[in-house]
Amino acid sequence: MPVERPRRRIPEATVARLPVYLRILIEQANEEIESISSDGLAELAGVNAAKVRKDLSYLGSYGTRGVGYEVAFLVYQIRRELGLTHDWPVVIVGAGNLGQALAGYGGFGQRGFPVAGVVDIDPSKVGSVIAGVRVRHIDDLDQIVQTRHVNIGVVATPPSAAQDAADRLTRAGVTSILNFAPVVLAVPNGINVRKVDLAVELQILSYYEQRRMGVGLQAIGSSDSGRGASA
Amino acid sequence: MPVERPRRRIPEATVARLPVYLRILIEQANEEIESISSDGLAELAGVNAAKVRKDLSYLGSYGTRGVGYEVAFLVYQIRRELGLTHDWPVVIVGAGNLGQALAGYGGFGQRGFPVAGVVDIDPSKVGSVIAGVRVRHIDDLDQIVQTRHVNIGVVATPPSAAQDAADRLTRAGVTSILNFAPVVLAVPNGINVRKVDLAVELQILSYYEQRRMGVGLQAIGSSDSGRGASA
DNA sequence: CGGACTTTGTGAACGCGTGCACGAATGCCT
DNA sequence: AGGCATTCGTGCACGCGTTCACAAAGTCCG
Repeated sequence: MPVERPRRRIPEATVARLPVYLRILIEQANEEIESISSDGLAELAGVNAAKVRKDLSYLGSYGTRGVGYEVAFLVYQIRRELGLTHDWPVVIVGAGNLGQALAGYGGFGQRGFPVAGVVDIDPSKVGSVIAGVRVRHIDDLDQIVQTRHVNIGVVATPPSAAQDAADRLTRAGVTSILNFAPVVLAVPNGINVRKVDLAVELQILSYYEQRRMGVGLQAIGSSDSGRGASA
Repeated sequence: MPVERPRRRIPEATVARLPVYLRILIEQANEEIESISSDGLAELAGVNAAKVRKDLSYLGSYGTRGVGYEVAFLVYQIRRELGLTHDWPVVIVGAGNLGQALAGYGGFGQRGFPVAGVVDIDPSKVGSVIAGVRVRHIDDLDQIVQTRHVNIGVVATPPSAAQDAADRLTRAGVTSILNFAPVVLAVPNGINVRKVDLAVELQILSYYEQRRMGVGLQAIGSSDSGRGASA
């Protein structure tokens, strides 16, 4: 029998919102606020209150009717569900513009994702130090992944090198990849890939901008296409 | 009557995939490939062939049965639909780690989103040059937005400054915002906000990693949760 | 101690997106 | 010219996620 029971499966959409709740709850905790209602949390997260309740219900029934949720306890539960009770070291492939920015972005380590290493294939980049981390050659990837028990890899290479980076990562034993290169990665079954494509995001915005023009200024975002708070 | 008829509304999920198709099609065009089937495009995009056909059908019936789609023509149509027939200059707020990386990331300008300006509130950063763009003070935001006809703003500030940045952007007349700060922005109706939160992405990966452990190595990504190619 | 009020938890309806399956259209080969 | 193979376009059913609405459960106050 499992040490921690698996609970019911949590919908992907909910999993994507839990980190947002978590961040807000931590902020609330820092301001000495001890309890919060689904309504309050919904407002801060820019979503519907019913959605908040349903999302949280997947974790279990941890609210108190008539009162709300105890902030600290909820923080603990979400952390546990997201697997944030311990750190997840990440390795960054690509020490270019983006790789450097990611390594230097303090938010990673603070939030439980310390940078276990930065690697690059270009020997001229190897050895330089970025935000306290020395850049190593990509051939050291296996060693870094194994000694530091890395499960998560970040692809921050140029597009042409992204697939090779992903191949090396999976071969080294990484099972989750965060891909910043504008490329569709082919990976073996069981490997989890998430994509962050800046150009795609801008092009989506472009679509709605263009539409706004063409059709004559009717409010497009007024129906709140699922993102952003309403005030 | 509108110069370009609005067509039917395109589902958000489709809008998010069109940029991916576009990138792939451009690559194909560069390799002198003149036509492509929905199956071929689907494989390269890592999605279902039926989905490709349905997505493209929102643009109109531009395929030839028994043959496929003419790559160049499809590129043109998607570009038009996404509003990429002309450039969309963007202004970046925040010249820190991330702001610099974004400004230096060539992919922006190449894909039709030239950096019209980078601004920061910190006088000590003003005047420095990043990737050929001089950092200006945030008080110049209005002037940049107006003279360069900027519709899209990028928030690359620390969390505490993000809401202020968004306020200034909307006040200056920007109607779309790409937000990199881990904050839920409150914006007026009609303003389109898209969020890119690195920590959230990692936490989502963490969830599935943790699950993988707890439940005993049953293949989690095997059902292909909608991302990544199947090889 | 009881009644009014607040807020959670969830069943049920709805809507959207996905994927299947098949008719329609086109090209190719004999 | 006719038949066959290929591929698009789309109606339809299914499943997931969102939202509503309300009973259950708890608090607060007189």
